[in-house]
Amino acid sequence: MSLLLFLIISSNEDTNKWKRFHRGGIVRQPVTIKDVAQHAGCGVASVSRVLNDSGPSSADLRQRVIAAVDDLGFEFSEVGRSLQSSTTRTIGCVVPSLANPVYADAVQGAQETFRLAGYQTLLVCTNYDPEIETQAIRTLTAKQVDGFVLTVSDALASDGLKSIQNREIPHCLLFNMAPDDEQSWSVDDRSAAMAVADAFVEKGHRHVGFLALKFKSSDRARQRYQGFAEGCSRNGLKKPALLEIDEDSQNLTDLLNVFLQENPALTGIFASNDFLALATIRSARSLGLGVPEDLSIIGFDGIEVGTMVEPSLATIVTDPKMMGSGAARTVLSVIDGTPPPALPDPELSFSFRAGGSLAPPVAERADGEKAATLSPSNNPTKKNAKIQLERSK
Amino acid sequence: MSLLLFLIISSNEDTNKWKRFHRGGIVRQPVTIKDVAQHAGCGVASVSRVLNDSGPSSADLRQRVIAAVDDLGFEFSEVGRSLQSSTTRTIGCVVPSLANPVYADAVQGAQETFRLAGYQTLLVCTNYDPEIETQAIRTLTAKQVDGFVLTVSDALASDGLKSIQNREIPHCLLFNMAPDDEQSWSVDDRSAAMAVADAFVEKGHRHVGFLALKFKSSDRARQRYQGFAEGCSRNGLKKPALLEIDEDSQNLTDLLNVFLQENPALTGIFASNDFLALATIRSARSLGLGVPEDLSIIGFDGIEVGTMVEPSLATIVTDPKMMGSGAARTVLSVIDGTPPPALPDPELSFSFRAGGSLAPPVAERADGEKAATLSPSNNPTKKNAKIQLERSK
DNA sequence: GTGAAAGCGCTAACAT
DNA sequence: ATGTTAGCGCTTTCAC
Repeated sequence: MSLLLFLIISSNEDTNKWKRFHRGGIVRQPVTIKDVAQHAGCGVASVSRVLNDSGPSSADLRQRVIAAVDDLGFEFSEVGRSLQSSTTRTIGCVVPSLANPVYADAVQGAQETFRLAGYQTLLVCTNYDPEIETQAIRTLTAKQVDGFVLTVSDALASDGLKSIQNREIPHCLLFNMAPDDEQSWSVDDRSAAMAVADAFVEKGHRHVGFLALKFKSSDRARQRYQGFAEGCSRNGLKKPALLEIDEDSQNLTDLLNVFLQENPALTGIFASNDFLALATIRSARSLGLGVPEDLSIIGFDGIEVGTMVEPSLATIVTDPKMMGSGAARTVLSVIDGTPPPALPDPELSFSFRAGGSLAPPVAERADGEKAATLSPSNNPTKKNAKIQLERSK
Repeated sequence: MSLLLFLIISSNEDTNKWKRFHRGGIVRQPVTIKDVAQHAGCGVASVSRVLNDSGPSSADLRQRVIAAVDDLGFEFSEVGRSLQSSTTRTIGCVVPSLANPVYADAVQGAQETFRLAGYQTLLVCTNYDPEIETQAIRTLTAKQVDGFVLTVSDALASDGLKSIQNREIPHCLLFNMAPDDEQSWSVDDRSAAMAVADAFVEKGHRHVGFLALKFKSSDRARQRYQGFAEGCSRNGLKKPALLEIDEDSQNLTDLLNVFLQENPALTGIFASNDFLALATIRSARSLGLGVPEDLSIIGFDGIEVGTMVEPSLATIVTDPKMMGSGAARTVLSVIDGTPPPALPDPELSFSFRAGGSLAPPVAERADGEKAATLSPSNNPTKKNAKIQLERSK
């Protein structure tokens, strides 16, 4: 009898409310501004006014509202607010990958800047896939993000970017050279690549090559190649040999071997990023080539670990975190209608860092016959032999 | 006259609508379901039914709605939907930092899994700051995220985590050992650290130390120390010496120097992550110590670059991407009320990778006097001297 | 098969 | 100073 009574009583209001918030066996935060108003014995507008300090209110009212709030543990629903204000305080951030520390740092910089300004960051990694890129931008747009920071695969051809432009959503590119009147925070890839060419020439190299991963899907790599080629030509070198890799660099060693055979005069390689440069060093070694004696390597990005390896990696140093943060500030300025932050001088957006991986060529590199005929595994260099020993001990 | 007419006409409805969407000089997507309904000459409910395939509709109606939709370029507002459905299809993801590739990879894995399931990821990096952590969780909760994946600084004491538990929001920990009945994807830090102790012992080391960054704010580091200590004790070694670093490792060399002087018998160091291990190798070298001859180093995480350095880094290999993806799947299963994915066997959540940085101790390490009296800069080892030369050339 | 209307949580205009 | 109400974009009864 009493059980029945309980059921009747509890079913008139409470359970209805609860039920609505049950999903997957989970009960969600059910207390709304209306509950607070009721609890405080006032209208919802008063609660809003008190909590947002957006209008007059008596001390007494404030008291009651505050009390009700922490009585009930109330917190505003941003969803309700967003609908009302058509502002979400959320920014879409689209980058190719976080595996590359350049993007990871940039994202962290942007996220930090946005957070400080009261914005949250909605992150998408596209894996260099233009389709995912487009889809992500569509979804983020539907979520009504207030702005975008993005690295697109092709700034001139990106459908997603176009739709952002059409809708005139505040945005800023990152690591994409800006087409037309687009805003962008980016390394001046061409100038930097030219500096690499200069560095090679200064050491006395005459035959150099360019090595890129995802050449097709990365306009950065293409810009770098262009700049490198121009830098070479300026210095009277012929066009650099180009080796592009599509897949993950498992078979880099083999590809490199073929590449070096095809270009026997090569004494220096510019890799389009530091990871690739490091991998190239490793591959060169397992082909029996010394770095830098037989082959000099220059990377790009300036990731920290480049200073930890032996020999240290010669590279272009950039500041991805600053780039991310800058792009964020640009977006915020567009949103607020305030003047945009000054872009860093393109010429100062990078610097060359010398390193042990770059040295004068000892002589014309002996062509690849040695490396070609021997497979790395059963023909370790002396160094490798030592490691093998240590490992098997 | 015609101009006036134009003004009058355009001001009656359109401009009102436009105005509402102007912010910072920007006009936002104004077309709503109501516009579509009007354009198609039907009620909003019909539009909703057609587009969501959530009820009956005549072929004719469908036709008109579709036409209207791509006539107007309509897209649903997720905000409206969220308010109505109290579901946002958004997940909060909280990690300490993206500078550490372990988290970057994990985030990417989680984000990918969520994206495939139709969820977006709201990312926050806390910089290991518990206050930011708490604040972030509060904000994300207000944004009504449907779930959380998080690495907290202290799983037992995190206010943010508590509030998530109270509100019963679906969530899964990442890289935190699960307290009580919490779900968590994590490396078994203690077992892994014990394996490190075993590896040292196997090579004949008798005196080893533990090196950690942010020991206080990382329960991971503490777990690893605990396990390492236990592993040592099991093998009859005395408690490992502990060196904790708070700041960024600029002065690691000096700290290491002091540490080694205080523990002259030390022949091996277990660093709580690979970056730290790499930095330690560098510091040891600039103190004139050979790795592994004078000092063996073992890292933790198994980041790729550890295989690229010379000597390669002995370390515990983990699979952060899989961890992130697993945590994501766990959250999704809670949301959907489906059975959770099987956790990987804790014992198999890591593996030991041998490397050149670990070798038998040549002898009791000569104590620090050499290193102590000489500052690294003016007393480079031969190797360093060579680099210096190359750099200044 | 279709439309009108209520209501999700909130803010702002408008009463009082 | 404070309460009432309309409406943000959407889904979902509930009539017809």
